[in-house]
Amino acid sequence: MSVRVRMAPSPTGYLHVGGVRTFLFNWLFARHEGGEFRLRIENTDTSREVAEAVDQIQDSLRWLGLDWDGEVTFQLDRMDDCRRVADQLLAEGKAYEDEGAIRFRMPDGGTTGWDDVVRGRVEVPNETIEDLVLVRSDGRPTYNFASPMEDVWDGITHVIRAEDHISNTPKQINIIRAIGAALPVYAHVPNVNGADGKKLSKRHGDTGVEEFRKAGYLPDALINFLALLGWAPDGETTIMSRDELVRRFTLERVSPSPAQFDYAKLDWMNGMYLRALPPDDFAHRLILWLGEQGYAWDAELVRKAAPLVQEKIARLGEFPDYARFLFEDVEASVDGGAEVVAAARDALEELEPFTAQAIEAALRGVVEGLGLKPRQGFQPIRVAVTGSTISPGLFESIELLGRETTLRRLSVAAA
RNA sequence: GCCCCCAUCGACUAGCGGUCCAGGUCGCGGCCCUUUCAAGGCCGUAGCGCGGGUUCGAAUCCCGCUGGGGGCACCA
Repeated sequence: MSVRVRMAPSPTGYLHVGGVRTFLFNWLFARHEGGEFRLRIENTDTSREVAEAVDQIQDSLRWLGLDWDGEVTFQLDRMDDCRRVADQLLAEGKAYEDEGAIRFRMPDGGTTGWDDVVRGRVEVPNETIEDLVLVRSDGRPTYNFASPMEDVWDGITHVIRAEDHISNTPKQINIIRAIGAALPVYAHVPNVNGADGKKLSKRHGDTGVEEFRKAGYLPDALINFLALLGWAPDGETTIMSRDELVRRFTLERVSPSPAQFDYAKLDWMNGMYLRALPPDDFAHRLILWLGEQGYAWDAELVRKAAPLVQEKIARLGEFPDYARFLFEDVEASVDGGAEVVAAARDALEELEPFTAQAIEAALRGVVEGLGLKPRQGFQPIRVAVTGSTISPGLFESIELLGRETTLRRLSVAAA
């Protein structure tokens, strides 16, 4: 039998990385099994719906490369079907009216249980489950009714969701049983926590997918990092391509315990991905990213500057601080060493050709001539030319900057 | 309060009774390289929450405790 899973975001806000990790596990499972992966928007709470959220969610998923099969479906479209089922349950005495709403009659004694793929057997005493509202007094079905109904109608074989749904599961199981349908397999994956050990949410700052895109993370790196939150193929492998992830993913190896989101490790991993990019590809992504972020910097110059920073940055968002001096005027800043700066200016004035190699030879001559150590000699020049104590390679930077601008900055600093 | 889930280095994890005086990765510290910052190389730091069992043998199985988390809406 073929596998079919779904991701079911509610359009109440933007997609955040905790949710993405859960969707990723669904996606990896579906692709690994050669099954289907559906996108269903759970919008039964019209009052909390945010207008652009549906588009935003799809944009984020596309950016991440989590492609879904078939058309996007909306829970609200099944309102009438839900009502029909509710009426039937009413007629059968399995539900009852309560102040205009329809409530489901939960079993009295015993327990409701299931074999969770990541947690093993889970049992809940039925007396602790209250009769839940299936249909609100205004006629709209509730999430805990519509969701399992849609799972049944769509032929969902595996419900893979985060652990905060564990307490909903026995309710949904009883509803599915009441209509005589087959139960899906359940897998409750662990939550993703913030640094405070609490479930990741808006309160933890920039956890929306769009924020990661803005910061300059690569989708593949984010996916690789997220896959390792609660899952590992073995104890050794950390960097894995999408294909490898798909090939090796199994639900059985998903851990039941929550994982903490660690930006330091993400940054390291993103740096690995950035450095592994072919230089042209790296430059291309940099140009696209700068465009998205509203920088009007010359693409050709960015292309030339890209190799100078490729192994220095962990996020594309670090590029502007490294390379701003190539595109904008810098604050005239002096870090002592007026003498070496002046000598550097003189040495570069007539230098031919004006290439990194020649520049390096010339400046090394200047520094040695003054009896300075490389570190002492080059730093004032760096500060004069780039406006910062941290920069890409000095000689390549000067070549890119060009003679005219370089001489002007050196003159200002030497004055 | 009630129900449920979880528990290996600071973090992510490997480990499914002996091959573990616990391995990998990030972080952190040191050294090397070096024009800054990175990158890279080498070395190091640090952990099985506690108490009972079971067993010849327990990080691994069972029970309790403690600690953490999630859920208890006409929200999803």
